[in-house]
Amino acid sequence: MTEQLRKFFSDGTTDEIAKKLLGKLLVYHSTAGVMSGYITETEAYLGVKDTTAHAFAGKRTPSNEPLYGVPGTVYIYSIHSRLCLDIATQAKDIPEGILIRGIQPVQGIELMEQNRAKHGFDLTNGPGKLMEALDITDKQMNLLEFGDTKLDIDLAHSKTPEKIISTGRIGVSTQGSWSEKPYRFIVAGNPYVSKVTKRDMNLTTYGWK
DNA sequence: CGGCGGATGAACT
DNA sequence: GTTCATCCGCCGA
Repeated sequence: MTEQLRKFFSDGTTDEIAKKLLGKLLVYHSTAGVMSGYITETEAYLGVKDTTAHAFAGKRTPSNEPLYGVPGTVYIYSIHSRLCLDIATQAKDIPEGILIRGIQPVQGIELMEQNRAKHGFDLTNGPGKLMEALDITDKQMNLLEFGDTKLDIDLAHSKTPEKIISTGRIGVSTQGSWSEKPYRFIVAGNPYVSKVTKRDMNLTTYGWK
């Protein structure tokens, strides 16, 4: 991984990094071709003190080991028979991370439509959905770093959100105050975001400047 | 178009 | 056996 990327994933707090990640280009070099999309929705998980995080209270197992890796480590995990994509943030052994929950397709849209057998905003407006669209079906890239595997974050080709909205995180246990903390970040008006209503979509600008 | 419940499988206890 | 950082389709308005 480049020095610039490593710095990106360790400068500032994890919730700040999650916000900065909106609009950056996620790139996947699959054997079938290149697919990419602008990141539209993220969630920050703040490690050992965060009751909703996989590494809460220092929990460490083979599955969540990538969270303990260097900034920019790929963390793929399965949940309800789906896969989700995380990026480890902060220095090695600090188990914080960011879940990528939505992307707006840029390259390889036809490939994604084949992989998902869906089209339109349903293609990539959820963490499990975007993994199916990219056709990532196993955890082989775990512990590798963005830029050193088929996955990359392109900081140069990015868009700037007009407005960022923060909400509570989706699908986490409703017990405890951490579930209500505003650590989910979305590009306001972008249609490739989970649980967004048609009324809230801005189909002219998609929420970018 | 929003709310709700069932499917589903890996990982941990 | 239980627990999920999910998705989809059905149903009612």
